[in-house]
Amino acid sequence: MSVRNALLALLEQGPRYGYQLRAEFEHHTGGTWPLNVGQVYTTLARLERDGLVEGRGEDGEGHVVYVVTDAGRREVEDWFTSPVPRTQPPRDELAIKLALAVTVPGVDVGAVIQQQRSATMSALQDYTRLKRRSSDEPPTGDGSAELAWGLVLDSLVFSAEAEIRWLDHCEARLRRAAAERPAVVGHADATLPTEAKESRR
Amino acid sequence: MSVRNALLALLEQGPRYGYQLRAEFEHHTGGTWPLNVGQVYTTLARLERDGLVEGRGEDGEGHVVYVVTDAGRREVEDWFTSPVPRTQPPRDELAIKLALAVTVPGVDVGAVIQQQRSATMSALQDYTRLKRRSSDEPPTGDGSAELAWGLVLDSLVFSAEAEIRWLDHCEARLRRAAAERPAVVGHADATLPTEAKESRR
DNA sequence: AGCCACATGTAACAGGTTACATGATTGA
DNA sequence: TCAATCATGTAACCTGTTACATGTGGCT
Repeated sequence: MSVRNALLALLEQGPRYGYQLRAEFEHHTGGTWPLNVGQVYTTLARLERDGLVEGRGEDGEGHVVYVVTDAGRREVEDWFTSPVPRTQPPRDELAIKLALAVTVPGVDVGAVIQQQRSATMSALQDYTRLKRRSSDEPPTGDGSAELAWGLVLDSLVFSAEAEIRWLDHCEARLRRAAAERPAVVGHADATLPTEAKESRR
Repeated sequence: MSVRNALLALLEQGPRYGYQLRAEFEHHTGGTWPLNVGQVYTTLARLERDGLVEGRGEDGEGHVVYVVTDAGRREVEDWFTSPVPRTQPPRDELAIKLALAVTVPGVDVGAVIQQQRSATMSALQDYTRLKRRSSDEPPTGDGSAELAWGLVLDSLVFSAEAEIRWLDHCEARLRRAAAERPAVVGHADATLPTEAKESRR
């Protein structure tokens, strides 16, 4: 849904054509989430199918230009005036992974946590390096795109930090659990599954 | 990919059938991410297509039971021994939304932030309420499922807190930007787009 | 008899992603 | 001339999700 809404929002600023939309999207997000050109066109086709945009050929230079319809404008407004739903949060792969790692025997949970933390920390370094680099460049236009991509970068930093904090928290909790019920953590007698134990239900 | 890997990991503990897999998945994650039964079967079919599991009929009670293959075991190990990639982080809808909100004229960015913060804070309250409730229940089995879902819940809490912190940070940064370049924030002369200004490329 | 939970599926579709085909223009 | 970029698309595929059909067994 992100791409769809983003393209719609960009189109509300005025008529755009496909290639241009990709460039603007990546400019706003600083290339954080590269957007395949093909997806722009498929998404535009779906937006047109749903009556949210209209495609017009020729903008003077032969570009296939799209304009947003009234329904599309309503959609954008809905998007901006309603919060991103947290009622059913998107499945967090890392959380699922750890949740299963503590249950499946033969998995070294500590190692999973450590490797993830180091990966996330190196990502964090990349982010701060990018931040330093981007603060040097002079703004183009009114600078709102630079502001936008600065915020995106901050969001990545914040969530990476939260992930690291959570990993630390998991480690501590697992140590406590290991002290109380040593069977759960990866012991020598709990390696290699292959065999079912009990189905528990 | 989350569901696929999760089912595979569950199957490594021993043969399981579809309905059972859903129950275990939801038990581990405390119903945080409800899993449609149909998806279990489609996913199992795809896993079998890829040679990661094998379906055997009849486990004594007429259940269609699946077992993991060698290739499947390798896949699970790969999953647990490699970090969740942050090189291309999943598109964050909220970040994209704010990034566009600061650019598209006529959008009250402050309002977007406020509404999101209140939504996230109420989600946070739900989480803490769930935490209190779950700490009362006695553990079933070895308690690893309760541990797992406690960790999942913590992960939701951590990321929600990070989101709120980020929103505060955005507000502060926008205020600073408004002081320097008043044109960016929602002014009276910047309402209702309809017209293209410049394409900036 | 009616209802519910268990259990197995299928069909259709969504959005996202990649790979590919095609052509125009531009600059080395 | 050759390569790169701009530009528009299409086909195929992925996972995820919903809705639906179908049947069994147990409980009231």
